[in-house]
Amino acid sequence: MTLFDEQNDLIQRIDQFCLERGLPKGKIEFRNIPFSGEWGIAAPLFPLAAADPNKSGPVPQHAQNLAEALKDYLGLPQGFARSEAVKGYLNLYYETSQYAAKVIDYVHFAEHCYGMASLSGKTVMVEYSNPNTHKPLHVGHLRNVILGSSVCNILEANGDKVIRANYIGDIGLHVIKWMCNYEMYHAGEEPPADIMRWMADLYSEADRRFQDEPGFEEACRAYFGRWDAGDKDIEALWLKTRQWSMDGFDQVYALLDARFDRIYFESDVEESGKVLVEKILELGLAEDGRPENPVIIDLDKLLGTKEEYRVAVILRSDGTSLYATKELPLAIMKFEEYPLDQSIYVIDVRQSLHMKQMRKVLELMGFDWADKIFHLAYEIVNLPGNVTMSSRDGTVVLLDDLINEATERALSIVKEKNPDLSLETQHDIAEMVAIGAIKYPMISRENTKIVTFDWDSALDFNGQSAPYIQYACVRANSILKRGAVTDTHAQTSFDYELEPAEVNLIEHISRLPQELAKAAKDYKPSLIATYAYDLAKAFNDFYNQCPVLNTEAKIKAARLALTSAARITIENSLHLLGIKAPQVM
RNA sequence: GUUCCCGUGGCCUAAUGGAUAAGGCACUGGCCUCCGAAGCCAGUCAUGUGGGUUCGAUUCCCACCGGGGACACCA
Repeated sequence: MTLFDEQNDLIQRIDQFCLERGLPKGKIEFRNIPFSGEWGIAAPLFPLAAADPNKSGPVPQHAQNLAEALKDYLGLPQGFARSEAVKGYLNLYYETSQYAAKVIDYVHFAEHCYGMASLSGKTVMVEYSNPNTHKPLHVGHLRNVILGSSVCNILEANGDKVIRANYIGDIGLHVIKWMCNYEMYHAGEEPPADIMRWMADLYSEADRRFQDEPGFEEACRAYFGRWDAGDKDIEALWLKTRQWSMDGFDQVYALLDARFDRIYFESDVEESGKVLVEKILELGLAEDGRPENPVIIDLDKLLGTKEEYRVAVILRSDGTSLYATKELPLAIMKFEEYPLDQSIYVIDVRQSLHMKQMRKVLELMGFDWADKIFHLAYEIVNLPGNVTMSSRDGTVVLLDDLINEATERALSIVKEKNPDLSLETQHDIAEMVAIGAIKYPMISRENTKIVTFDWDSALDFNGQSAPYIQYACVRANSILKRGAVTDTHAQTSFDYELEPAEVNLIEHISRLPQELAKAAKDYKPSLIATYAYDLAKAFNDFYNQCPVLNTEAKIKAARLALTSAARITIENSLHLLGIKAPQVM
């Protein structure tokens, strides 16, 4: 049971029409008719007119002629109330009541699966988040997590088997600094409930000492030497503190509704990376400049390109590993562990060249799956005045602070509007609203556009925002509670003249499957974000113009069903974005 | 120097090459004895410049202007 069967039938009959007239097939595609109120699909005849070997006169006029001929040829297809040929388009208007019932019944049949596609058989890994342990998360990390987890939701809903992967930076100078500071000034301390906050505070303390405090840098260096020599005490501390960090991340992931199936640690691939470098040298791809110079792969020289792939540095001159050293074995490990049809990396746009180099190196090494690697690049989050977030300059907004502030603000509104609810419920609702409000601006714009963070708009719960969409849900829910709807699986009958707002809402509801398919194809949660808002707006229009409870019985029944279908569809859309829909707010 | 991304009302954003370029914020004025005003209604204002492809360009191509990023031992 699907929604748009009649389009396939139509296309077949149109092909027949083309065949009979010696016209090329496949030039006709249907789209929604723009200005709603009346509801239907439209096909522009221009491509067919342009391709007609027998055309005479200008294309627009010929398109109009063809539209009229096609209209007569098709007659009035099943399920449509009327057809017209206008301005070179063939417009087919649905038999509204009949189609409305079909959509609404289908939504109730599918419920939380409405909009989702059947299994594709594809296995896709999405690597995202990729935080460094011992360091705080800031608003820049937020975009990655939200984009990544939303893409996962969308691909999964579209039928792919999705493996959510997280690559954790658990080694490096930042870890040494943190542990050295901990041993010198906080030995024996245990993290409190708010682990992230505590880890972050200690990190900035360590960072400050590293900059300002005489002797601390030297202490770190000595500490690093011990670490390098395999000091067991340091290793034990490292494992313990790393886990604290991971626990802190998990708290944030739980709040953001992000999860992972496979965790990779940087420390896991460091040694295999060095081994791999030797293999690349044996293959004759790399040049060994040690001890003076690093090990490099001169891709432009190998490929005969010019300033395109540049030079990839894969091992430091002192033999220690680099980013690229570890990325290569990790990429291989992924394909060894899973039968991947695609390996997606959600990483910011500044790493585009590195990703391009890595793909090419793997290809040169003979891995035929190299072309299955896809860099899902997104732009960074800036501060007003085009200020890049940098912990060194103190220009970061910590995720913790943002979530706390937003939740507090939402809580005061919830308390005002729902004074009778328990404190716990009020807090849960405030959290759903706050997290939604924070997430929405991060996914509602194109991946390639810079997000400028400012507190005012981040904490604005009005206008095009998650709370607006959630509010539509709450209103629908409120009506359904009062309407005492029990059997949503009953057949709906729209046996009356539908208001334009109703038609518009049903039209929006019917669009979720195609919106999801598009979002999955292009990895664009922003399409769903826009759609969810438009849908909520359509519901609000309906809400304002069409009384549900205070109207005659048959209209009431239909509108209750419509309200219920709208709620399901809004909830499903929000779910794709990782935003929760509260019952009340 | 090479290369990638961005340029739409005062600000932020939307629009598989298709019909009258769609919203939000801000501003002004209305709407709670009527399903929840985190809402609704009304009003002013826009595709950087110049070419090209096309029946048709915000969308594709070229050049330029403006902003940002990347380009050998950070990740």
